[in-house]
Amino acid sequence: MKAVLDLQKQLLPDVLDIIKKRYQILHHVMAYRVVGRRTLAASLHMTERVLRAEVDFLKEQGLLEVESFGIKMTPAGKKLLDEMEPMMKEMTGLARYEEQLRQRFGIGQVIVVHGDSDESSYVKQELGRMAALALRKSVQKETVVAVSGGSTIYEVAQQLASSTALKGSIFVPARGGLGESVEYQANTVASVMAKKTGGQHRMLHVPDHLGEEAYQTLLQEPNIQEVVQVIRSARIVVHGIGEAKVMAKRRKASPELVQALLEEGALGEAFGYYFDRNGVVVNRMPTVGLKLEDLQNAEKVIAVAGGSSKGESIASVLRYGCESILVTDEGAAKKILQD
Amino acid sequence: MKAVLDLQKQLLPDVLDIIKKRYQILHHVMAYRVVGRRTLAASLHMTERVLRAEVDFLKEQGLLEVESFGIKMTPAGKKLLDEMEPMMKEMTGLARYEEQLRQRFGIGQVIVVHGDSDESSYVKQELGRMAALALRKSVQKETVVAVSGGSTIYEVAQQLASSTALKGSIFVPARGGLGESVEYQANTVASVMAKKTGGQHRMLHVPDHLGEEAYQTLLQEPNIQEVVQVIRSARIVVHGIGEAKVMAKRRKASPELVQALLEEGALGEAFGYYFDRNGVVVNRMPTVGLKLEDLQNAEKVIAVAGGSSKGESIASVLRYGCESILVTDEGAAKKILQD
DNA sequence: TACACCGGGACGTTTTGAGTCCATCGTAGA
DNA sequence: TCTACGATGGACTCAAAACGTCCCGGTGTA
Repeated sequence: MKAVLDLQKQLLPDVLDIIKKRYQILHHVMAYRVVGRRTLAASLHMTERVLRAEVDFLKEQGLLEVESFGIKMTPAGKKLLDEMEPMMKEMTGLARYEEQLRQRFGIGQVIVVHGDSDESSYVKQELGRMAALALRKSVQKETVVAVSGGSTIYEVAQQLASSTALKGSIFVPARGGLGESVEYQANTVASVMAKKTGGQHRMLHVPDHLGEEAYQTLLQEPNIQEVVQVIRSARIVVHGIGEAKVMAKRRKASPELVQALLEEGALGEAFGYYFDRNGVVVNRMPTVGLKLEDLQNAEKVIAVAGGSSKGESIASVLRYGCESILVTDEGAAKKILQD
Repeated sequence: MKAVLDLQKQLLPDVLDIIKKRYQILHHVMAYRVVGRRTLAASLHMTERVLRAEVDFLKEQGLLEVESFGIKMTPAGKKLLDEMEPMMKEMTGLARYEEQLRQRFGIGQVIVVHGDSDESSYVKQELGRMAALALRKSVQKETVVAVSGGSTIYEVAQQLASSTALKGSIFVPARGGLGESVEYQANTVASVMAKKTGGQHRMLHVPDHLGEEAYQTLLQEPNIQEVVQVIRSARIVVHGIGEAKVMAKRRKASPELVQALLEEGALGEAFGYYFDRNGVVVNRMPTVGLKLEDLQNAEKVIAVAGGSSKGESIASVLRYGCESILVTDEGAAKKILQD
């Protein structure tokens, strides 16, 4: 059943919304037994007119009966309602996760896709696809988009396609070298995005593991400074979320640093900042680029991360509370919400 | 899967059409590999504009790619197409039956519902529901509707609901007493329909098994004549189809008559007329009301009958060739088409 | 008997959908 | 290298559907 619904959602995305709406109408009528049009409209938060159109339709379908004293169910309607229940559970399952996440962390929009990135690579693709869609909808003409690195965001880049609005965008890495492998570096991701969309991109070349002195010298470079300025003016930020321990090790942090991170309770990581379970920043990678306070000025901050193993990490970053849009998967959503 | 689709069809009837259309677009693009908008529109019998809207949508969904040299598939689109195939077979199965029946017998509209009336009484309800819908759509203000008897048409009456157009209608039995049980008599059906819709009805009281003399006397009765005149002016005729042998026996025909019918090759029966396998009328019940030639003047003739056991009978009546709309079920459709 | 609430009809406004035409761009072929 | 063709994408117009809103006649109930 899930397969059918997923396929349909691709070819007719609002099928779910319409069916849900009509199901709710039937459900309410069932609860009231007999109810007037206006009462029903108020209780469903609809205007009278649209409810009326829906009721007329359901009457045509023989599911509702409309008499002079009100609206009530037909036997066929009752039967349909019974048969729909398992399907609706299935259909609204993800919607419920989305709503709960939205409420708990105060995020503007949450998108949850089926499955678990830990278990199937297809889910990560889907994650990328939905994030790419969200990005496309967020972007306006000539927007600066700052992106982090990581395999998930790389997948977002892969799923991007050109669109009129995106063509004028400028893609930049959110922060300088964070010790990722080349393929998943923020620089690479930004350039792939620019290529896929027909937009522009700027690179930020900051080698890893630089001595303090060389580092300060580099910062004085005019073209570095210029790029950093562009980055910090980003109106849209797209970033992944990593597990603090995994990220620290991958970046070849010293054992002392890893130890320190763990003692500080670091759980999640996003563009070089480490967060603890309360969403407090406990550490950060020594590099240049987007600063945490710049997020306040950004129009939209889009987090993309999935997989049940990342649940706690995602939650820690969400608690910091700067996200506008979260794209995640069922596995992570379950994990996040069960604590 | 079938269950999900059936439920959806009740809450969103044109979901099938839209999905089919979009699937076809993908399919064509796949076949062409790369194709221009106009070429594609012509090949799909669409106007350029609507195709364009669809292509834009499919592009947004990441299923098609639009470049300056034409339209082509994305990997995601190919994948979707593969996964859709079994679903489309399922979805278009009934549609194919409908089309084949339409072609073979030259009927204006054919509706085939899932299942087999012989096996499940639910299918007969569904048959009634679809026929009621077709009737509602056919009727205009103050239409005379002539109906036959039988359990199927009785079900149609049960499924009717009031609508503005139907309120002005006049329901009449197509022909006088045909020896059905009271519940399923045409008179009863007409009165139920009138009650359900808020319309009017006229009765035609002609007792069964009347002697020739009494019969002729009855015909002279002014009010009988008046009702007959109304009947013969019917603009819409709704009738069932029976198996000749079964009907003859149910009506307590003499063994000689049954024998004669069989020898004449009677297969199907509709409102008192018996048809052989070539659609030729071989016999008729001795009563008054609608005559066969009146069907020519009727605007719409709606036949409702299902069940694989009735397949041959239905085919024999269809061959006579007076139907505008046929409502049947999967079981009967298969049987009819396999000969 | 009076009142409150019901469905249905009507009307003006707004939004969406569809038909048509044209500008621009890229590619292929001469 | 230039030209011509066919591609997309944008713009404009008109029609139709959707919607918000108000009112009317009827009906059940207090």
